[in-house]
Amino acid sequence: MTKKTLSRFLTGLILSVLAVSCSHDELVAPSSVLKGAAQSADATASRDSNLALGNPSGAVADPYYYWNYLVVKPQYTMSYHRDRGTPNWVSWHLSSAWLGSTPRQDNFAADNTLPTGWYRVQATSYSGSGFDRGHQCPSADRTGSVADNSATFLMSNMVPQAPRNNQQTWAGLENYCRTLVDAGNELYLICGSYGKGGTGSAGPLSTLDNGHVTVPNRLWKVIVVLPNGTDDASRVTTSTRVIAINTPNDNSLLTTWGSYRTTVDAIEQATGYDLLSAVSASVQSVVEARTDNGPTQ
DNA sequence: CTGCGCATC
DNA sequence: GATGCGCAG
Repeated sequence: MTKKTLSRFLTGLILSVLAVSCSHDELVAPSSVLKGAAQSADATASRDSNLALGNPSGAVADPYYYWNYLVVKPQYTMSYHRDRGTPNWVSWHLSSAWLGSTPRQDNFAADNTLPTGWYRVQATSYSGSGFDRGHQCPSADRTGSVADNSATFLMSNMVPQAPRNNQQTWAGLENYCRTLVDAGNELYLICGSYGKGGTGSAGPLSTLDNGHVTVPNRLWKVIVVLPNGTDDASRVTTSTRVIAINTPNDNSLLTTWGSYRTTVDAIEQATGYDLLSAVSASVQSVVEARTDNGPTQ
């Protein structure tokens, strides 16, 4: 390892640690204010850290790490891959505190906050490909303001997703998640994609937009369900419901999301990530090995 | 930007 | 019928 790469590595390590430790200040500070207000009102939902359960890939906010670049927005946190033109994963918090009456903005747009010189995937980049612009953090999870909803329409929050996978299977799961919120829960969600090549409505494809965007082979999602409360990973126990699904990016997908349930361990093995790393190891070992068998609607 | 299709609740 | 996922012109 050269001196330069060593220094890059150390910088990355430090930034990575900062990204996790600082996220508390950056992301929770404003929510603490909201939480204080909410608690005096009804002691229920608040807006918590979008990265409360950990940074799965040790993503770093340094453009040097173009394959694992940390993007922090008020609405979600992600690891972005410059050369795939998609996020590796997106992490966000969902509670009723994020939900309001803002309608879908439908303002798909390039994410101009990406580093200078990087290719920015355009709103029209997926046109004619047979793949949807599939939200990672869904539009309907961020309806508190026009700014919140618009953030979900940035192309950095999209992956090429087979229409049936997106509009039926995933939409069904997203709807179910919001019913959990309506029932008094808050959710910590992380979803992502990996592999190359999917089958959309126009047949198989491995890249689009002249190779600027990789079509992922599989899409996964992990959902941690907690009753409304304070922002603290220690609330996750061995009895906490954790839903993990892993779906092929294929238009022949079944519409029922429940049949794609798997373990967090299996997703970690497939991706190399460390999910729910902020949860104690003893709890992780239990909840990550378990396949959810709860209700699906 | 408007209009449209499709699936779900 | 309303909502939510998109698309094309």
